[in-house]
Amino acid sequence: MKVREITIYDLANELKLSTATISRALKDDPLVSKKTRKRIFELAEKMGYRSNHFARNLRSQKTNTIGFMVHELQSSFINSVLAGVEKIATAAGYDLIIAHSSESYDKEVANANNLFHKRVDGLIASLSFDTRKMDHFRPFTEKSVPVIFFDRVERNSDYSAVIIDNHKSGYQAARHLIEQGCRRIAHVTSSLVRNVYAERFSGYRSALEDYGITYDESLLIVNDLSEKAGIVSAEQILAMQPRPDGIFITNDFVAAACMLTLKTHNIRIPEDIAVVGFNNDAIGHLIEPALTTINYPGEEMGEVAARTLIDHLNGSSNISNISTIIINSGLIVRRSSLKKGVGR
Amino acid sequence: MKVREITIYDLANELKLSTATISRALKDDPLVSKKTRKRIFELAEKMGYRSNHFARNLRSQKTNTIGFMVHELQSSFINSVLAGVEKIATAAGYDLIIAHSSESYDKEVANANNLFHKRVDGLIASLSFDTRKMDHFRPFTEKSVPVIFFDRVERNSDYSAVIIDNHKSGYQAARHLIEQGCRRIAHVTSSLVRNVYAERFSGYRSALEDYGITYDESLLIVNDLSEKAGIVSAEQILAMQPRPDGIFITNDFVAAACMLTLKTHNIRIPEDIAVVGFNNDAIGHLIEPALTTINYPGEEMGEVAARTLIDHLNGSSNISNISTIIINSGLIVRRSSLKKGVGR
DNA sequence: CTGAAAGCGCTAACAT
DNA sequence: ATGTTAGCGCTTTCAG
Repeated sequence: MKVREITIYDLANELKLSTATISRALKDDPLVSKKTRKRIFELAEKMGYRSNHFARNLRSQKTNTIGFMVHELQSSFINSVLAGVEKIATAAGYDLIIAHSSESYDKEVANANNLFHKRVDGLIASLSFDTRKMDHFRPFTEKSVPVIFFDRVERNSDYSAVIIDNHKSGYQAARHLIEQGCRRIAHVTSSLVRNVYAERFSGYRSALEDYGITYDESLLIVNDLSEKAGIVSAEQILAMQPRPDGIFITNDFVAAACMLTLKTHNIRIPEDIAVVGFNNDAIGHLIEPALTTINYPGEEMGEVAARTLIDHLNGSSNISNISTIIINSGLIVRRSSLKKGVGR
Repeated sequence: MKVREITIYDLANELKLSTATISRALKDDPLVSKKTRKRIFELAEKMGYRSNHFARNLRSQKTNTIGFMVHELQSSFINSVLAGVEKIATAAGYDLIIAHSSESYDKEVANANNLFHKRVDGLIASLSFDTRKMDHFRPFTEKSVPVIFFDRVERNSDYSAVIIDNHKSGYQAARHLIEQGCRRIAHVTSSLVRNVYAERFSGYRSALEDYGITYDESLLIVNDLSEKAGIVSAEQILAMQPRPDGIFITNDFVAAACMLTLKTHNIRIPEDIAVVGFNNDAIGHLIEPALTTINYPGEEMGEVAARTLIDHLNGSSNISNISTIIINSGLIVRRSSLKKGVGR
């Protein structure tokens, strides 16, 4: 059924050359004369030659593959990171194997093992909600397979990471609300075990403290990042006595669901309750009022992570010198938080 | 730097067995006695053996890889398809190589070549906007590599396809608007070269015809699927004389942007203009009014496409018997279109 | 049930 | 500038 593939032997025979020359020419090795190279390429094209990656990889012990391991694929943030990674990786001739854990630690471990067995040359990963142990990444380090984390990382580890300053971002979000006159600021977030949420939370607390507002634990809502979470949070907030006058939600999508629920209960945003989200998802400026948020440049993060990893694989830099790369983030003010002044 | 890998030779030496036996045992070949197999597995585990996929693939001429080729990755529809494909593929032990063309025909051709050279065992693809020629898929068919299309397909080809009934969906959308009392229904869509948009358009026209409404070409707006397209379309619609009383937009995201723009111009939705979108993106019920739309079950489509492909690769079914699989879709009525009656 | 041995297609040292 | 040659690690006949 399948037609036999053309190999470099066929090309060599046809041109009365050795396979070595063919192999070199195909890699643009300057050792081969321009003329022979041209002949080889022409014949390869004519005969429909396609190189065998498996033979090549088997020989060269490189897979030219990067693993991309995340907690969720259906997230606009993760997708922009993926787009960035894919762009850089493809340009550099690397394939991607994508694995997602659906926020399950066990699946994350299984995925890590799988990618390890598939011998990815490097790994780009973001941890699931409650990953604490990092043992499943040990095999990589033991075999000197570089690993770089982004977004959700384990701060007390030796792995390289690409992140934003979550503490600062949380601080900015809360400070902005305070400056708008909010005094009872609820915080809707996810598992505080995870660095990103923990740090945004601590930024929020720092801001409160700096402005002389006592932290009130009853204003903290921890949930997952589903649409339902947004709705439930809104209901919880509506039930609070006295009612908050501001909310800092660590996810735009959740914020959108939350806002909608509040509005159906006749809460005016931002007049009654001001809202700040996180991520700068497209949804933020399609809802009303437009959502103030923290810009979280996923695509850039992906590009930086991929570039760093590939530079390491090339040998043009060494990842073990790099602890953390912090990408710029920042507050984007829109109408959902503007109790004072005007905005779009 | 890298530690040498354990191979089946190491296992064979250690256990005084041949590599053949090791190889068989590792594949659960019943020819190997339970006892030897157990010893082999234990040692493999103990020594940290991991199989070399390249050697295996080189030998067995199978890559266990499926190509996934799409026009865009940053789309919630495509992502749900991907999620479905990934689920099935992973479960069946296949890797995915993902390539996207950013709606460029040239890039699509390049990606097809690349995936072909990487020797994917099969291909799942959705075409870019203006792909007409299908020559870049010929190499696959020539080598009997199965290809299955979804969503954007070329109807006049022999390739298998997983789609929804776009004509019917377009008809339903338009009919619903008509039933709500709309008489001037604008249609915002994308390149009519592409089957999906062409068929939704023809469905829209059929509905108009069936209800005795003359088709008015000036109500047709063709654009890309960007946020900007939504805004521009809204402006065009506002400029129309007389103004439309309904819009059928073939994409929820574009619809959201369009609605927002209309609203800033004090158009009431649905009272002044009723709106129906397409895709059932999450954004649809987070905006106000909630968007009536066509449910387009991406995840299921991905699952069906992947399963069909893998069944073919297994030999448990033959893809060349399958022309088209049509997945159920249907109208979801929300408030954006309800001129009469009540909805959420 | 197990073993011997050939070879998948390519690369890279070494040789010329 | 080109050729020779020895494997990379595995699977799979064929032979016991």
